[in-house]
Amino acid sequence: MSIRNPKQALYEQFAIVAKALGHPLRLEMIEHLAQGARSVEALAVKLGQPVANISQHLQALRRAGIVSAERDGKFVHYSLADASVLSAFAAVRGVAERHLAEVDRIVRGYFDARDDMRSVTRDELQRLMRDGLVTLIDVRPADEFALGHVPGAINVPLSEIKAWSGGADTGKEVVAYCRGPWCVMSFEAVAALRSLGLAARRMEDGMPEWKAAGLPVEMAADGVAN
Amino acid sequence: MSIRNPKQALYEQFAIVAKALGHPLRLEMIEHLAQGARSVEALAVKLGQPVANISQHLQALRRAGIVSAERDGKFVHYSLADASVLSAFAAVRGVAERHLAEVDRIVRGYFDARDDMRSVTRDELQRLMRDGLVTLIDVRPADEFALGHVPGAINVPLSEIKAWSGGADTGKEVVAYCRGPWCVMSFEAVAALRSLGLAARRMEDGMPEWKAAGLPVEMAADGVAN
DNA sequence: TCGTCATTCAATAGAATTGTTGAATGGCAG
DNA sequence: CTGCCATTCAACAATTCTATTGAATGACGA
Repeated sequence: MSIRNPKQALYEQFAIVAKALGHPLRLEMIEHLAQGARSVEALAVKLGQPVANISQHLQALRRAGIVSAERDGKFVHYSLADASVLSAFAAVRGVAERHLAEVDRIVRGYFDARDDMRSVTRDELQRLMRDGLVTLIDVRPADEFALGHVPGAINVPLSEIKAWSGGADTGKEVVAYCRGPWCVMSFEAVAALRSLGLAARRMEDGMPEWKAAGLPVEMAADGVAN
Repeated sequence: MSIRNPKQALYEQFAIVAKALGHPLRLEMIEHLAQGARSVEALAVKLGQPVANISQHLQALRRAGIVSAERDGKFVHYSLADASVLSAFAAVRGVAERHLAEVDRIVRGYFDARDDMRSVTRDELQRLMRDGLVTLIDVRPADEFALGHVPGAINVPLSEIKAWSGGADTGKEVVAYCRGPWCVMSFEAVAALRSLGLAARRMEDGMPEWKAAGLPVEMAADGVAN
């Protein structure tokens, strides 16, 4: 607890940030906040957690400088402090991908073989879209889609995949994306589409990465979802 | 604990990595391992910690895929798993720098005013070195210097700064670097040199960042320090 | 001013992490 | 085989983290 040694003091500060990232629920909260600002309750509903619990974790993230809060009437909207948070998340993910056999096992176990899941990069997607070779679907819930999506993408939430696929252009490959590189929804969407006989792949990244790369973002008429 | 939900399972894996980074001592261990491989005892001595404690933390880092171990006789040499660990560390540091007022306070409080400490970038240093305008000193202990240093740098451990400054070329500015961007030794070296009347600045990064950037590294004749 | 509602705080029990101690393991030298 | 040494493991108390509960805060609308 002695703060006399500046070296130690600095490491303690860095550790505060890392520790705040060191909880599954908080990571999930970050991924949701990366889609756009959210009130405490909205987040709680999304994650299926008690409000008090979410509030507490939000405080922890705030103390670590990971999220920032903005009061709006009786709501408090939380959002990521800035893009450096996303790169920290990505870097942590990178270490896990590279060195934790468990990550690989989970992916292989739940999402068919990895080879079949070869994903499309952002650059590749832009080329395919320009040439009109693919149908791009955003499988996130409608409210997240409204807050910003890849230009030209159609919003097809996971639950509507089957219904939508009936009217899909079978001549084009379908590319699906959602919240991030490991967001489960796009894996499931691709699996579902394939079982329905359509050619489908994931986009490697999700909306937050797309936005962070400075690529254009299309928004729904209405601005803010609660 | 239920591993049924793949989404949760993935977040848990990512959290393992972040949690492992969430301890000041482990961060310090990482910074030391970034200088080169070390045995358990060597690390323990460097950090002034009991061997068992270091061993335990090394296990934690190993479980998170952050360090890798290699047995050599009765020694076990630990080193960083790969460069992705350094970028994760850097990203966490970035969040802390940007958003934790405490970090700024520590730096200002202990290392004079920030403006006086304006540091030299790697690119700028290379230019200055090419033109012979600066004297570059590596203020790390000799064993770390031996494992790799910036070409042209002179090894002047912190304790020898004063003695060395006596014979220094007063016509050139001195640039000091050590283990990383916030490594305290180079701050102290610069402060000491200035109080002795020499012009001095820090290099922004340390040896690990220099190496990770793919820049040339000079090594001492002897290879491995224990 | 009063009630309502979103959010935060405080308090609790249960779980996980930390540092320390001393014993166990596994390779080396004689 | 035996003793030695680097490292790891096991077990403990102390601390910290977690989720839950219910009460407190602070802003809005009547």
